Amino acid sequence: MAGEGYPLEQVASWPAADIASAWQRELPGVRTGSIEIITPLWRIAKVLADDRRRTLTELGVDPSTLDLLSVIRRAGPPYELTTREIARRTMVTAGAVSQRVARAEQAGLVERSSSSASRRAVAVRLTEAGHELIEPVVRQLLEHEADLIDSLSEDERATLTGILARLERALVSGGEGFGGQ
Amino acid sequence: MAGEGYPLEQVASWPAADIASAWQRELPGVRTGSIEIITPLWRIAKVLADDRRRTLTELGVDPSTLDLLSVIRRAGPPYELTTREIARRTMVTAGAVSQRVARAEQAGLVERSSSSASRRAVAVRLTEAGHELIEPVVRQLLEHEADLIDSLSEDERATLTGILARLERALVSGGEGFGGQ
DNA sequence: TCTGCTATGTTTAGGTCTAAACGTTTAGAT
DNA sequence: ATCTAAACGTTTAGACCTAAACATAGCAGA
Repeated sequence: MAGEGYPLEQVASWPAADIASAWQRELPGVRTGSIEIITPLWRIAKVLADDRRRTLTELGVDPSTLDLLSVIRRAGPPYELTTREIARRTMVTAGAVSQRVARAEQAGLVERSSSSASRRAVAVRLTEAGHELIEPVVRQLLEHEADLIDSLSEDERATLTGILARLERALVSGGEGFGGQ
Repeated sequence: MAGEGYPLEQVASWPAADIASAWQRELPGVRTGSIEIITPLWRIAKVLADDRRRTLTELGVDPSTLDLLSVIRRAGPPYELTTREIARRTMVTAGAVSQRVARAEQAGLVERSSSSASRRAVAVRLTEAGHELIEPVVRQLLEHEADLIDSLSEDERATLTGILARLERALVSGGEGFGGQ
């Protein structure tokens, strides 16, 4: 089922190169090189995000909840993280984390308890149901997304991985990923 | 001023490679290669989007409005596009376009008129104020974003441009960019 | 001990998006 | 001609996020 793949229905696009040369013509002398990187990067990010939303809908989760559960699960035993730490690692505001945790708690996937470290901190911990939900979802999601980027060759994937890592390091001092599975 | 650059304040990150190997350990045999592409890609997209929002705030526009104005401007004379066409090219729903146009119309940047082509279609056209706003904004934005990706070498930029274009074509049948300047 | 100051989590207000419902216009079929 | 289906734009309901205000808890220094 993960291998089936959606149509990824999208519409006719202008190549980013055309946009760049159009602006080059309108605003002579301006450096338009960023367009051919940033534009496709955003388009790809959006297409992948839309696809993930559809895939997760079929699996009965939403992207924000997956993001929350997986960052806790990835942290390893005892599978709990403070609100602040989750905010840092997922790159969303603490307020958003608070809301996400409230939703997931409502669904019985996580529990809040006072952290052992400090009293003002709140530990968010996976429940049994949370553990049982996330593993198969992540497995299927990873298989599906591996299929999606299979269109690139092995060499291209390796090159892309390297350049993206370099660009990310250059752009951010740090920055823990959101949606990092 | 475009060269100054923000701190791009971000927090400590786990490399995507670590996330991949963590899941590889938890779910042996699953293909985790997509993580090292999709995760940094989303992180970079978010950092760039946040940065653009800040830059545009200083210039007195918001990203959605820039997106709207620039897609019309790029279309060339007579600088008008139907709602549907804008939705296709910017990859947002027709409802969102309707709302964007309403805001921009309120600000005097665009005008609505019935399209010459068909009566049910609505043509959105740049006003004088819209024209005067967008040119300097795009110029400064492009200079700023060119600085941002300057950390990559000339070769890396060219390679990245090529692979991203290939990946985009593979993922979407078409798909006109949003935020495409 | 008291007094700021910082860190943490929550709540709220405001904004934008998507998805769906709706009414209208156009094109095609019979 | 009329009917049906599709396309278009708008509106609305619901979801989620950010930014800011808020309340509490710890910390550092006199």
